[in-house]
Amino acid sequence: MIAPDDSTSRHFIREIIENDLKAGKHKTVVTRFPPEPNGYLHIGHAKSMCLNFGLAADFGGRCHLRFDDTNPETEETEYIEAIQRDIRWLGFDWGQHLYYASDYSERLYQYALELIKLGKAYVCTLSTEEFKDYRGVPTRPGKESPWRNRPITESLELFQRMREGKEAEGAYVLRAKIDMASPNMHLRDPVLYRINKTPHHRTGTTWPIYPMYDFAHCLSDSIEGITHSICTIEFEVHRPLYDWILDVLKVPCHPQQIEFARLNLSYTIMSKRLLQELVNSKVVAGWDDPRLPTLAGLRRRGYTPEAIREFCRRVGVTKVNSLSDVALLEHCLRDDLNKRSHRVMAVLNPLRVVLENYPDGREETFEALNNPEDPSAGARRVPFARVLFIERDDFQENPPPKFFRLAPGRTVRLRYAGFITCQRVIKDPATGAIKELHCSYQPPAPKGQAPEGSKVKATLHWVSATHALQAETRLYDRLFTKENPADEADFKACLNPASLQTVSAWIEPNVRGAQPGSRYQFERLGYFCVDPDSTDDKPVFNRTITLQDTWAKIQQAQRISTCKMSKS
RNA sequence: UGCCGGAUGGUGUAAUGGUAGCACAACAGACUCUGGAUCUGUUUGUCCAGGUUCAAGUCCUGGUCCGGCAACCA
Repeated sequence: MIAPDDSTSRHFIREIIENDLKAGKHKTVVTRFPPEPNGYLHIGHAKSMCLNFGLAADFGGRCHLRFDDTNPETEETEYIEAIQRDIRWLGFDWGQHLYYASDYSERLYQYALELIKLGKAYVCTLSTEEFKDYRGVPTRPGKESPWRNRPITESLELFQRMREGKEAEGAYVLRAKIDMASPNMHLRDPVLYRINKTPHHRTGTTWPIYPMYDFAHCLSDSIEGITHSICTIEFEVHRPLYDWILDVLKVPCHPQQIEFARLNLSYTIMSKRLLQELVNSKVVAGWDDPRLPTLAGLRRRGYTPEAIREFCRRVGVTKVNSLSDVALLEHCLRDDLNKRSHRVMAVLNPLRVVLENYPDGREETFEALNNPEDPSAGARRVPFARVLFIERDDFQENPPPKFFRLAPGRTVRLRYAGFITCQRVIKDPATGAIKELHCSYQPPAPKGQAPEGSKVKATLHWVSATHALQAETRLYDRLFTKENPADEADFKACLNPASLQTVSAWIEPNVRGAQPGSRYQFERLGYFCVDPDSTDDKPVFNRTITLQDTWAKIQQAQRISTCKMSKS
């Protein structure tokens, strides 16, 4: 159970808002979530959404969804749809407040004209190379453009020509007139508008000029009456420019920009560029590949929105760059899935078991709890017969210490179905490989207690060989072998070759007809989710996450200690 | 060598001058028809050096280290 922990849901941004409200600076809270439609949303965006939508909801305000679509080169309608789908899935709602920066084109253009008239902006004729040269470097001031003092009327005329499409891309830009010697690079007469004739996914060829982020964002915020404009810390150095524009122009309001540290997650990448690269190079199957931290990928993998939101709550909000442990995300996931998933039995790596004393042709069913954590989930019946499959890992001919599953002469419990004792191990005479086990069977006692005097320490999952449904399972592991792949010289060099294993499985027939997205716990194995690739005759299950596996830990510890012993 | 941020256990975070707390991870135990879940316990921390103060993670000074900033991207 996740105990409510108020200490982690309180943070400095909430405090700022509380104080603003208390001081009467605002009557309500208006935030915005401003994705650029040039890629899919990932769990880092989830943190931002939890902040913006969450804070607005907590204070009874509203959160706008605004597409920051001011760059026609990279943006596409596909992304607009995917982004909305993902936000809704995560559980957030923008109501009527869906906006596009591109809808503000005319107003933004008028603001730009205003800026020129105020003598605070000018059209600059410098080429890109010259521009770079004049800008200087952080440690040394830049030089003023020779066009800086171009007459206002000339700038006005040129800017209008730019807008009418009469000028070539790169020929001119509109620049703010601030301070070429500023230690803040963003104040060195930043570009406000550039010419770009690429058709825009929404406005087509109506606009041959596009505002830069710094110009469009603060004004869009102001136009929408945003009170708190929350963004990530790389925009901290942009804040003086955000404020400059809103101070110089006559605008509806002046929102407060507040920065927080973006989310980084161990063993994965969050950069849109790198994600795009994995998708383009077909390293993964698409933006919704279940190994990706995209919301579409996590959804397909079987993550719940609740688990993601709880994770975001628990990592907190600060201005410190950090790398959050993916184990916390996984913990939140297991915690949620444990409470809600129906249990079912499935065998991934089958070992045939023949019950010597169980009549051939006889069948019966045993009642099994759908979810021991939730009595209201009810029960189901699982078919049982003479030939079963158990997990190959659950038998060892020469059991190591602490292995208390099945072994020759040993008795174990079958989940909900009684007990078996291993009598004989049948091997392939040619290879020596274990073919099947012959066991004696003892039906279950009323409460499942072990037979008097026996030392039954394990309970195994099983399926009836004739009744089991064959399915494909996709076993996922982390995509990368390094904690912070983005730090590597070549992030693709640390891809985990075993991040996906496709394995066929035998599943109890109760899952027949399960719809894509349905989640189950395969007892003792992990949580699985029906993939959209499923067909009527062949379901496909994605392994969302394994169960905690104490035995695996013991084994690993044993391996390490034998390794040490052989070394010394 | 410029400017802006930041630094609390392995990780993430809290403590708003007054007992350094929580979660994850790790480890140990209890319980259990999932070696699951649950419960209990243990280990581990204020970047450094000075100063102010009865008292400093918190305030001051100096340093160290880390992140960001030099797209006509966002």
